[in-house]
Amino acid sequence: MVNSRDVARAAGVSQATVSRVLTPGTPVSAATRERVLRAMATVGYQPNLAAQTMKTGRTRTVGVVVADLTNPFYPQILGALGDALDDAGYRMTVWVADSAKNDAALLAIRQGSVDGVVFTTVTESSNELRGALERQSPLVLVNRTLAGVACDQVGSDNVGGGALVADYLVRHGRTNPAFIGGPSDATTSQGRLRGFAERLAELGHPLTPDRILEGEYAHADGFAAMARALGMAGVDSAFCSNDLLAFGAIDAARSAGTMVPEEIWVVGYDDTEMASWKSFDLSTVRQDIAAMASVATRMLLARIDNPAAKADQVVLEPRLIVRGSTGHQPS
Amino acid sequence: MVNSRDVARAAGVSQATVSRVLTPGTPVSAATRERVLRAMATVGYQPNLAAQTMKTGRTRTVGVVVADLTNPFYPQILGALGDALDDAGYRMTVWVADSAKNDAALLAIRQGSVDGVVFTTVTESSNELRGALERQSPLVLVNRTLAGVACDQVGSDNVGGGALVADYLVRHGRTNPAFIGGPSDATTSQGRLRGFAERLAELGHPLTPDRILEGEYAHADGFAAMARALGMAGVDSAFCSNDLLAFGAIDAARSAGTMVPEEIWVVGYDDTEMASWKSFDLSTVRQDIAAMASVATRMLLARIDNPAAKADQVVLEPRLIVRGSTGHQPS
DNA sequence: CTGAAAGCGCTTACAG
DNA sequence: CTGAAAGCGCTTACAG
Repeated sequence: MVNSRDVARAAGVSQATVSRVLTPGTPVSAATRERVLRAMATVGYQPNLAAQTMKTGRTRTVGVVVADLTNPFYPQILGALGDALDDAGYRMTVWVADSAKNDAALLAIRQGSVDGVVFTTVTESSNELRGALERQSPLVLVNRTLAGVACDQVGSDNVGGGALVADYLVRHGRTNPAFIGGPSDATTSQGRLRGFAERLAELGHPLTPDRILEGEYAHADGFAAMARALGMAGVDSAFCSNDLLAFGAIDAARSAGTMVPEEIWVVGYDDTEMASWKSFDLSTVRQDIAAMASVATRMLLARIDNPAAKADQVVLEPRLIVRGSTGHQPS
Repeated sequence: MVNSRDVARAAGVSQATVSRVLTPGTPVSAATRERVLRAMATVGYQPNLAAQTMKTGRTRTVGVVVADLTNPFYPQILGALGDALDDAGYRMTVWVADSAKNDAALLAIRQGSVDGVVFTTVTESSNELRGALERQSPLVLVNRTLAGVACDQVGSDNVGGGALVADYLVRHGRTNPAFIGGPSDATTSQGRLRGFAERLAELGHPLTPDRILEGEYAHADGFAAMARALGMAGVDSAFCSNDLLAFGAIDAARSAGTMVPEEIWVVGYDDTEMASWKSFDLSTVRQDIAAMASVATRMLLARIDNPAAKADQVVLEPRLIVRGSTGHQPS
């Protein structure tokens, strides 16, 4: 591998001068710069990142932990984060989570292999997380957030989003909905359920416990839950706490010969790209995934520059998108 | 940040001894090891990766370039690669490709920020790729492969897969298929088309050029292509060169009120998880994604250890999976 | 088995 | 503006 000393020799300057040419804000004469750049090109020089990292303490790499990539929400947020980080000149190290990966990412900060981490999938405040925050490790929580934890976070108003759906269903006479939720430890699913149930109660149509169907955030769970819901008397609609569950729910209705939306309405959450596919044509609560990613990236890079700053929390407003799974009825 | 010198001080040994405790195969007395490990734990030591990288020349990080994450094939292969790399103790840096990212990954090898790269999405032999191969940069091509390029590759027999579909359709009297393909520069789509067309010709039902419909690898393109195919007289089936196109094609048929499979059969390629969802119930050619990922990982790690070894090429055999989109007719 | 020392390839005060 | 030198935190011959 060719190093800065080789370039220096080729250009007839000191190794330090080669380094200066690459460091903005250091003084180099135009003639020298020219000579060095030419030498770099002819010998095919690329600065060694590990060496730069040792001196500067910065890797210009950020870690991202995503859950299950079969949920289309995660590929989308991953793509958006990748774009935002790329624009900022950062690389992205990805952990595809089976639970244990959050800690692997935290460890990577301590090893200095990433400058900070974006978590999309935190379910609770672990000891490791608390320790990392005490150490002022740069990290930000996206999507799943943790109330009362002093940490940069960007989420959406899940409670408000759930309430939106309750309002909408009741306004259209769908007063007997089921809730099809994800894991009860997912803060997203919790919030959506709470907003939904509270608003239903306010509107005089409380959600009875038997109509709360929780499982994992997977297609099969949405399918199974809907199959059960269809067996309950009078259920006229289903609010699913993410799109993936809703796809499963629609599939279950279709398998059972139950018409969507004529016999049952289905509403999802996320507005992933697939929601607008004709096969699903899913009414859903939109989260602005690109905005989440760019806000998170901005937060994290700011925190890397200033680890002691006060934690910032951003809540994005969700919006109901009406499609065929609720008969295109205006919101 | 606490370093090995701090640990040495706490344990009353030299810094070199601390390092030896972490390096398998170096001699340390049990007592010393014990003392050092305890000191590490109390001071909370984690070895600095950049420093290790400088000495060893290894980052224990591998780059992966994926295309468009809205194609469910890529999240799946990314997840499988992540698992395989994790098992091998490697981190994974991801580039989500818009074309330019292949070169970014190649550059990362030269900068020493990754030990090697997995490309899932190469379309042709670029100058950069050729240069990287001359430099013996460790890289492996997965999924899209390049005939005649001396480079580790793992693909599937796309020509054979296309032929499988031709055999199957003709055997069931579907002798007038359309081909709905991805970008003509994708080696996957090329191979599948070639195998399909050649076998159709052999069977006496040549594929006329007007029934070859190519676009990008996106849902919307599958949709548009199927819409056109439905306007052609006598088309009784569609072979889509990946599942995503097939989902779009099924959606288009559904929108047009054309029954799948009664009026038109649809076959995809990949066997992504979604293919088995009830909404699609898609007959498709299975690629063993997990096998591709683990073979690719094994190849890449071997190449990192021995950059001068002869290039290896693995071709996995595809298999037709029959589902409802072809009426569950046995293959 | 253990320590002292060199060196990986950079960045950045410190002189001049 | 430029060079000589120190040092980031490790690994690994080289002695003992």
